[in-house]
Amino acid sequence: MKQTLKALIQQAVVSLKDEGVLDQAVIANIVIERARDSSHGDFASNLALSLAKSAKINPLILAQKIIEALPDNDAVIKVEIAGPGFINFFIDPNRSYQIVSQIHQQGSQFGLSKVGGGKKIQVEFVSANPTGPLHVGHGRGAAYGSAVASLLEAIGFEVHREYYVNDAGRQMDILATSIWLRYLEECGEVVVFPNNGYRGEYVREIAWKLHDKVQNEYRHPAELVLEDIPADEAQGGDKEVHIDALIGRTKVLLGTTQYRDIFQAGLNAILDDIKVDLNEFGIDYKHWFSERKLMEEGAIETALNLLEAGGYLYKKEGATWFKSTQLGDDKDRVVVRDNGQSTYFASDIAYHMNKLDRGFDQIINIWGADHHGYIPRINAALLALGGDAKKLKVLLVQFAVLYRGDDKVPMSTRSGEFVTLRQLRGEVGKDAARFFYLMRRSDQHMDFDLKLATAKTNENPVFYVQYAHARICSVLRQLDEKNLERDLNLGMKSLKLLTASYEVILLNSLSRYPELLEKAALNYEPHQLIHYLRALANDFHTYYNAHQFLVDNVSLRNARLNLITAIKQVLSNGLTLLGIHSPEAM
RNA sequence: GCGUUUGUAGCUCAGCUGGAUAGAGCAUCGGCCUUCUAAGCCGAGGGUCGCAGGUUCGAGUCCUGCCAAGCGUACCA
Repeated sequence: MKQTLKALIQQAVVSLKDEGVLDQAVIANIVIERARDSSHGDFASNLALSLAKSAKINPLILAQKIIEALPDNDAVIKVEIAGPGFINFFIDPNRSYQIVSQIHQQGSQFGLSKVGGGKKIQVEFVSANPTGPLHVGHGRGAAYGSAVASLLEAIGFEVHREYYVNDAGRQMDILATSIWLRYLEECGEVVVFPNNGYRGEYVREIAWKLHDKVQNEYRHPAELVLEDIPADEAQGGDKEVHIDALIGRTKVLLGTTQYRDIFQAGLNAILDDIKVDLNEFGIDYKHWFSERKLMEEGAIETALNLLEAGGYLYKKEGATWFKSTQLGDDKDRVVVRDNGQSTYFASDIAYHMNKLDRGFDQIINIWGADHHGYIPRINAALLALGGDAKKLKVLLVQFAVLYRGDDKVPMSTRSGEFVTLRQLRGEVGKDAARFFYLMRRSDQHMDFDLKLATAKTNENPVFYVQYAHARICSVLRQLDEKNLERDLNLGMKSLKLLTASYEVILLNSLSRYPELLEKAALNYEPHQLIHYLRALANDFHTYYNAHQFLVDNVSLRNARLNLITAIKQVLSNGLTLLGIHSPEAM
């Protein structure tokens, strides 16, 4: 309908131009909006207002001229000028009934479109280091990333979901060393656990399993392990220097094979856990991209060589630096540390180069908001490598602060005490977790109230939408129990009987779904869909309380049944996209 | 300090990319179950859209300056 009106106005503008009333240009920005107030009709355009200045015509007069030039159309029954010069369109109510049969015909496909044109978009999200279980912060990224991916898919993009596994690099070495130290404790050695080590209970569990498997085979005396190791932070030293020395010692004492064994045991245990966790949260990745593989293929060297060839690298104080300041960054960045190890940033450059090489039309990274300072340097790297930096879009997700009622839930990664995604799912369930995560704009801080998410009362917004769906299912069950016939065709023929104000509102809400979906997807804003679903559920609940559906009048009954099953379909389509279940009964 | 994000009802947040009288949920108060699920519905109260300027037919939305908060500013990831 919007498109139709747009075309009509376009024609009007063209003819006004021919008459010399309007200058050239201007056609591009014709905006049709849904009227907020029904007294303003169904759709409105502010064209006359926006053109008035450049055309040097009073907006009211211009609006009148546009209306006069407007071609006839069956659907438009009235056009009005209102306020300072808005053009309001009133649509033939009979048109609005079409949406019901359209929804029934298209079913789960209703709302999907092809505006994406099959373009390939990669969405990379979560990508937490496999050094521990996912916590609630990752959960928000997971819910958001998967919702964005689903939305883009729904409007016709070819979406590639990817998790970048940091299975190489220093953090993994710290994990392997942490596991070994816990293993040594298990063997009976007394070691001081490093400040920078991974202290979580899961590290001990991996160490126990290792001990069960190899017994004391990997044991070395604690004195030997700690001999000449620089002091840790707690002893007045530098924790980074300390841990790096410990890693080195671990590698020397264990040798390549044994070290690799521990490293791999840790990686496998944690990555498997993450995979199961995300799968249970309703997320399926197409690709778990391994950083180590990237390194083994020499991609980092290749990337650094390219930067070198472009004159973007220099040496300072033993390290290799990238001149990112030349391309918009605040300061230059280290790519190879003075100890010869390449940085995370170097891997990331290689990874993003790889992404571009794979031919995606767009690349979306979903990052924690604390990484926002990282964006300029990645952009700089892409530019330096001659890539199309515009293809990269970074979406930021703010942290969620957990509350239980009024009390803030303490979270501290350092001590290993944090609420995991798995605990959250266990406490509030997948549906509530996803709904709450998606309820707010992703780039806003959010308070996540565990008590509210678990509440089975009207305080809880999750159930509100699901309840609408379940209620409709219940009506259909009642139909059966009362031995009433359902006649779909009769219902469709009788849709004109749906003239109650609540019914008109619902028809309008339903027809908004496809355009809302498109907008939510293109703006990467799943919360818009949540808000829509809440509003639709609200419209339905109001209708439910105001009117009986299973009435004696067969035509009216079937018309209403067709309307509410259309609502059920849209609720279900929307919830499914967000990875939330649509219950038949509650 | 610099960069960046944010500031809307008592609380948590929307606000359709500059439109018409600023909206929800929760909380508070008052109504609605012998009829399809009351996890629901209806109604009421509650606002200097951080402050001050500016841009224009029109500003919560755009620009500038203050004030306040979060994040970033590593040879960590």
